[in-house]
Amino acid sequence: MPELIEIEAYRRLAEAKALGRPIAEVVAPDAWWLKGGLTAGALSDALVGRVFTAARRTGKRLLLETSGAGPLLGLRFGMTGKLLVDGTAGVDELIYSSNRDVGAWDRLMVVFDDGGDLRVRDARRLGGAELEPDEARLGPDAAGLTPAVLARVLGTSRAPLKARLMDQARVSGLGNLLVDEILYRSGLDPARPAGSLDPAEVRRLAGWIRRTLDRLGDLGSHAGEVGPARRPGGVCPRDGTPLVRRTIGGRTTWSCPTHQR
DNA sequence: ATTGTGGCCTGCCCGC
DNA sequence: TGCGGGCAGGCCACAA
Repeated sequence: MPELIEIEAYRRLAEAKALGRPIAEVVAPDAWWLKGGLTAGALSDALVGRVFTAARRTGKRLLLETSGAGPLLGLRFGMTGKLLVDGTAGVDELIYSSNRDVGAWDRLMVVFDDGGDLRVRDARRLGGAELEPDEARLGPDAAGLTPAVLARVLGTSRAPLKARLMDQARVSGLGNLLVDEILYRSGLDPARPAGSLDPAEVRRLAGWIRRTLDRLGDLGSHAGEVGPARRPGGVCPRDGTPLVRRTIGGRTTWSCPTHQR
């Protein structure tokens, strides 16, 4: 599923291939996919004749700026959404998502004057598009999170550490698989109260967030150490302990009871 | 405010 | 071979 890492790949794709191309037409056949009262007609009126001028990202949201004082276009990809420009996908494979080439799953298509297009293909319709998204609703991006900022994110919260890290209003970009991987590497129990970490543990966690994002940046969220072991009968690749499966923060959570404390 | 829960979307996989 | 049920997780509405 797309997390920060995949959305960053989408951002780079959009930046490399979708900027500066005059928009001729917008096709948005699924009204449900348009958020915040947006309609296909309004979206078309807002974009046609303009060009995308910049591709930014906060957490899992992709932001496309438009020319001529045009609106900001915000795209969310849910867990099965893919970005394609001129038919080229931003990532090769998406775990939990079909990689079939089904045009009916295209929820948004921005057609350029030159005949190419930018489109979002989202089988499960969990993503969406909106104009002028509220940028203050998302916490600081997980990429570049310093120990000091992480300490503020965790605060004195008694919520499970994992739930706090997945709370997009506190820190944005981390999803279920990525958090399991980060906590596995950090040797921290996902069920620990978020505020119970001592300063050394906060520094350690911040370091593993950075290193995990760097390391998986070219491989994808699913390419972690613990990823392949997230299944019944899976054992810890590090010490061989059977992994424990729990629901934490409303999400299926796999962790090692031996080295995650 | 904080924390937890349930529902939504629908393709896919497993077992019968 | 077809079918039904469970599962996946990001996000939101809602409750205590």
